[in-house]
Amino acid sequence: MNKLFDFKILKKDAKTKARVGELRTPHGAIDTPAFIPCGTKASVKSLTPQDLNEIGVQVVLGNTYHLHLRPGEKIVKEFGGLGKFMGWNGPTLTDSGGFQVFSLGVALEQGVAKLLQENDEDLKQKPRLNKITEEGVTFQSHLDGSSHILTPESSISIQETIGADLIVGFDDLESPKYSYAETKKSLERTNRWLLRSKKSHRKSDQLLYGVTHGGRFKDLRIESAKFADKNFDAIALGGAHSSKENMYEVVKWTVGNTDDLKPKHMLGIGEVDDIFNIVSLGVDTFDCVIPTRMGRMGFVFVSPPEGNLLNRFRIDISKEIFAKDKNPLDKNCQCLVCRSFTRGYVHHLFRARELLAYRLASYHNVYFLTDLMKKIREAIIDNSLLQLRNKWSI
RNA sequence: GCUGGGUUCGCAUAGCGGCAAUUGCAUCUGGCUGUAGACCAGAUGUCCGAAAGGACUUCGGGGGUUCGAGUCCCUCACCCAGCA
Repeated sequence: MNKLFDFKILKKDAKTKARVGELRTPHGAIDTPAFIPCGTKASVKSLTPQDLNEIGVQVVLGNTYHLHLRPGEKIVKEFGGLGKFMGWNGPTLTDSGGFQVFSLGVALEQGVAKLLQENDEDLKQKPRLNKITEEGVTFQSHLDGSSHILTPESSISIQETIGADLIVGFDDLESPKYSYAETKKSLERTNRWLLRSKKSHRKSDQLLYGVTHGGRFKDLRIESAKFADKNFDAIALGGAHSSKENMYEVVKWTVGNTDDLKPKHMLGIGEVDDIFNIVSLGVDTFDCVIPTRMGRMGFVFVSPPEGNLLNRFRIDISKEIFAKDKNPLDKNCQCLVCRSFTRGYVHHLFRARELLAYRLASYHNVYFLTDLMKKIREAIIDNSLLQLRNKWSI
């Protein structure tokens, strides 16, 4: 890791592999474990940077594929890079477009998400919008149908132009339904692409994460972890899983085969139980669309005892039962929304499709996860992580 | 009073002899983990069934024509428009 970046572990939990750390970047330091909200198109949907500051967000994620299509990385650069463009002073992270290799490809084709759910009926299968070759991936733009090629080299070049502090190597995300042979083939392609990503990465003010893959298979996951550890200063855990249990095992295999001192990022995971489990296994940062997407769909997070594993710590505020509810969204939450508005009001906003509905729910949900991370950091320092985790394990 | 138009499942609509009946909204139920997502899928006359499916009752009221009527005819009620 060059001198513009530094990752320090400040405190290790006594009973788990959780740690409190500090990841220093050119745009400021990040206290870890941290939650990173997704601002795919240079906007954390419905929230301003001022909101994010109020909430305590430390770092924001943007997306290479989306920003390349619109407005184009050159425009972002003209405004001074992703942070300046969106009016955000803190650190930023861009995903490589690797997820869109999956979400606009095999995910459509097979009607799957990256985490297979038990008793899950498959989604509707649709034609894929991209085509994968050894060179890279040709996308048919979901905006206008035009054709765009993303390769490891172009993904890195675009990310360098966008100018986030933390960037990710270009990867091929496997389907959770792939056989062992298919998964192995995909992992090998990812590894070749990661080496090409590394080779083309020139800028020293960006920290490049290597991504681990290997689906649900132990030996592939270990191979992937060792490969990423050998070639990169920072590790992003990616890929598909057959279940939550499998995902936690995968994290264990991966963390166990990478350098403890390197920062570890969990790509695209953010349910409460996942965060507790994966922090406890030694992962430092998480990004996820859940708080903003769920927020827009009318789900707001609630803490124990109302929130629990069964309801996945959320209620559907648009349901009739909340129409006359004068409580805040979450009784234990100190966010601006919970201090100012009732459930009944937010319920009304969703029924009326008022724009404020999406904003209030997103604000609360991002606050909820950001605050949970803060509590987790404090608990690790106090040696009380297990007690905190037990409170959230009902 | 005359002439014309209309009355369909909460609201709004389609339907022009084979219909438990179109579509939109609304409502309900599911789903969403590196954002093709302010979205998507299903349900919404009643009853039986896990389902396939079956039974019953429906298109303002009444009557008629027809194997068969939301659809055609007569009549009544109400609404709208134009003319008195």
